[in-house]
Amino acid sequence: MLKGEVRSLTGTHDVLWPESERWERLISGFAQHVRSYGFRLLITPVIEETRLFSRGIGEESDVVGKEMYVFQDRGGRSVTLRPEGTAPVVRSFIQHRPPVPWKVWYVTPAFRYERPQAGRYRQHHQLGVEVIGSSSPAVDVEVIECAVRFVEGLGITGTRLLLNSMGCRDCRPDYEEQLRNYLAALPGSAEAREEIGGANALCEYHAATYREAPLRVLDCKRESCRRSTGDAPRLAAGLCDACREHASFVTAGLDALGVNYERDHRLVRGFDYYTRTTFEFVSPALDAAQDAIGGGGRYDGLSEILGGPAAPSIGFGIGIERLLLASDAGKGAGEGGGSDRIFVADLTAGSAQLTVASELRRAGFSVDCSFEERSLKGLLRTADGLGAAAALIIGRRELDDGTVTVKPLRGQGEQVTVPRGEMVAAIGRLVRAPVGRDAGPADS
RNA sequence: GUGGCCGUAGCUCAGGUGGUUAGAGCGCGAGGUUGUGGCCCUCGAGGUCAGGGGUUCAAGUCCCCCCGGCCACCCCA
Repeated sequence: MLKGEVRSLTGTHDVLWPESERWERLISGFAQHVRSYGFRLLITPVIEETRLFSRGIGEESDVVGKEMYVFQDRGGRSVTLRPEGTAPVVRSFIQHRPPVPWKVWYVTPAFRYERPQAGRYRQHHQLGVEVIGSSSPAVDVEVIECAVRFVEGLGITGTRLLLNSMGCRDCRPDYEEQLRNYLAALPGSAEAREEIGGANALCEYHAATYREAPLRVLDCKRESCRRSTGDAPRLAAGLCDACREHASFVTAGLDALGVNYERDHRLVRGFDYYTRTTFEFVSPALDAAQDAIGGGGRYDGLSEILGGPAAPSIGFGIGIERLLLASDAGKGAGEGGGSDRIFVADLTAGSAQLTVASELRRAGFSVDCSFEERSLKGLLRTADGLGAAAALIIGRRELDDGTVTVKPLRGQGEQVTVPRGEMVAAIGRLVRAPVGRDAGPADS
């Protein structure tokens, strides 16, 4: 590295080809997939007022408490780079009041100030969908199925769907109180832990925080907390009738669609806004520490928390980096080269190549020019390295005769020199028929 | 934020206990063909050994700091 060389910040990365080609395929595949579920693309700013997240995600959450990229802009406002995708969508909904149910999808970077490691970055990227303005459990089923089918389609094996219900504003406080009391009464927790210690103690962190966030204890991976909550009252048992009905509609719906899931009574997601249905995808392909490739859930109260109208909603987000880490999707990227790629070898590095390239591009080919004056040998080497299907040679002779020489680089075929006017046809005979402008993916 | 491991050409890496001009493979460029790729051969460019400070006659090699990467904790995507 050169002295004083500028480089990307810790935990942020450039994605170069061929890796970027995997991203391209993943994102366009997602766009196509969610389109079949009726979602429309929503683009929102990556930067928002800090209170959008502090209020929405919850002041006590780890994300808000210690992981947000918060700073003051020149006008003295506190602004934050989005740590997740949902809150901005709800903000947008409140601001524009589109008709409900509002079904949107997004692809966005997300920022969290953490110590990076594989599958965990300060800037990562998420694909997601949200359905704003419906409390129907049928929406839950549709959203979950949408996520499941997408992940399945990538051929990732062994991925599990974990499912739980977090209750609602009516029943969850009661349950939390129950759990808090249970934890307080444990021989090893809080007050008593010094005298007794060991056996049933909560881990140090949760012993200190369980009063504020009792649910998080369920999610703790430490043996001590695991043991201590083994017989604790379960969320499912504390649900009110409405939540219970909602949950059973969801599971019945998933059953009917043949979607496999596992109930996980410990699944408690990191944002405070979740209600009722929550779910997460975990993959064994990612090593234990960061095994979640995506997740989501219902957030029926978020709109109101943010000062908007009642708008019960649900959505999910999937981490692109983790998805790519867990899958072989697109692994072969970059191997094939371009079957419609043409390299224009202009021995004079002149402007003739530009007019030729322009014509070929209009005919649908993918074209590279040779900008430096080099030997034909060197140019052909470059053409070969790019995986070009053919090279178009323009030297002194061609320039004088008004011709071009077409040299196939792959497969059979003879090199021919033809008048400029027959260039496209000549290439068309040697190389795969070009995809014309109007023959691309339909946009209907 | 805490702890552990690591950092040599664009990439992957060699460089026992400190000792002269720091190496290889791949990639890149030129040549072997007067205008013809892939395979092969030859030659070449490219490194203040991440950066800074210290110990020493002498540091890629030892010590400290710093930056970055990986791993664990925490938490999540």
